[in-house]
Amino acid sequence: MKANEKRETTYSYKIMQSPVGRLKLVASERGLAAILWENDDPKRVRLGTPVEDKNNPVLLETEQQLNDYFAGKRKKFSIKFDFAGTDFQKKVWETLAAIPFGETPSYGEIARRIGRPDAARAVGAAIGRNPISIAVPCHRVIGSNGKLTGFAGGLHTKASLLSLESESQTV
Amino acid sequence: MKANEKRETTYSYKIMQSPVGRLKLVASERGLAAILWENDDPKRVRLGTPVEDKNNPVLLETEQQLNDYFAGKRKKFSIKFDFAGTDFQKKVWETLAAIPFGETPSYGEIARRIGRPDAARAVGAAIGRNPISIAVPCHRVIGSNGKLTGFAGGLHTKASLLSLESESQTV
DNA sequence: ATTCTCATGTCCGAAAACGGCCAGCGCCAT
DNA sequence: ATGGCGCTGGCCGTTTTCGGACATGAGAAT
Repeated sequence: MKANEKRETTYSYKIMQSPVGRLKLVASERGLAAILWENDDPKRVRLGTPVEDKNNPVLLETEQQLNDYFAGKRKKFSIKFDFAGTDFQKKVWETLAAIPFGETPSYGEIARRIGRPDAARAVGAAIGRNPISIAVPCHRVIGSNGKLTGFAGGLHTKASLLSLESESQTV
Repeated sequence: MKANEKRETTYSYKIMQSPVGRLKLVASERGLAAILWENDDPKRVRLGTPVEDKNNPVLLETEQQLNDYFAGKRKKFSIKFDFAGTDFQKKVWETLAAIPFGETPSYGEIARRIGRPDAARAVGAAIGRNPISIAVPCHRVIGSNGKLTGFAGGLHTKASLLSLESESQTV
């Protein structure tokens, strides 16, 4: 047990069903902290031990927006995020959040946008730690060669989300 | 900047004069957190960046008891402590707090008291991190050979405190 | 007496490992 | 010539690992 390992924030969570599997929504007092797959790698995102709370307003709102998104009725999320990470990670995640629906930049492109043009690889690592899947659209980032390289929910899910978005867009 | 390095507790502090130099008293909402020398090694005890508050009741009470102590009118402190450390460290510090005025056990003796008879050295390290000097009497712990080995405020201060206590006792 | 060897919990700094990368090259089949 | 494929080397932040250093002391060997 290390001295610095505590994080006094208390987190609430709520499980929801979705077309891409059961999702775990997590919120702090400051906003939405995570959207995870239930069997997500536990050390990809660490938020202590959240307490179940099915009526948390932030979580309810998030659930609603996700449902709209999957129904093709929403292209942009408007929720307050509470990112817990290093400065670099936060910058990457905020840049992710600004990627418009339908756009699919590369990791290197994100690196350029945050002013660290050579940090493509580090960006990849940071994106791999993005706590808020879907709403912070890390699935829109692909390799510079156009290949889908990795995703917490599995590559088929990444493809599925992108497919959903490209269909909605042509409509 | 590491991700886990935050500690949400807010600390107040107050500076006071004493016969052994200027002291910095620090308190949380839960009690007294530290008594430090002003030029204490900053990485010996880390409590973020406390905010000055000269009227904090815990700090005022602490200051009063310290004044009484230096005047020879107090042999035991009664303040609620808020220890921030590992389980091992807390156990050591609580054991320190129970050492009666005038007694000078060895590091090994403390080790025995906490049930880890072979951890004398680890006890030394933990005592070196005792955040609450004087009131938690780490100065009373000496080498098994009777030598004074180390002290945050300097060895001469350690000697000075012990001298004060031995005089008061014989009176 | 002096010197050595352990046993012990925690922290710090350095070094290495580890990724959701990517541009530059050769190769080989169109 | 073109395009696809794979290897290579370098890039970068974070995490993990590891080796010491400590406010020690009992015991054995010298």
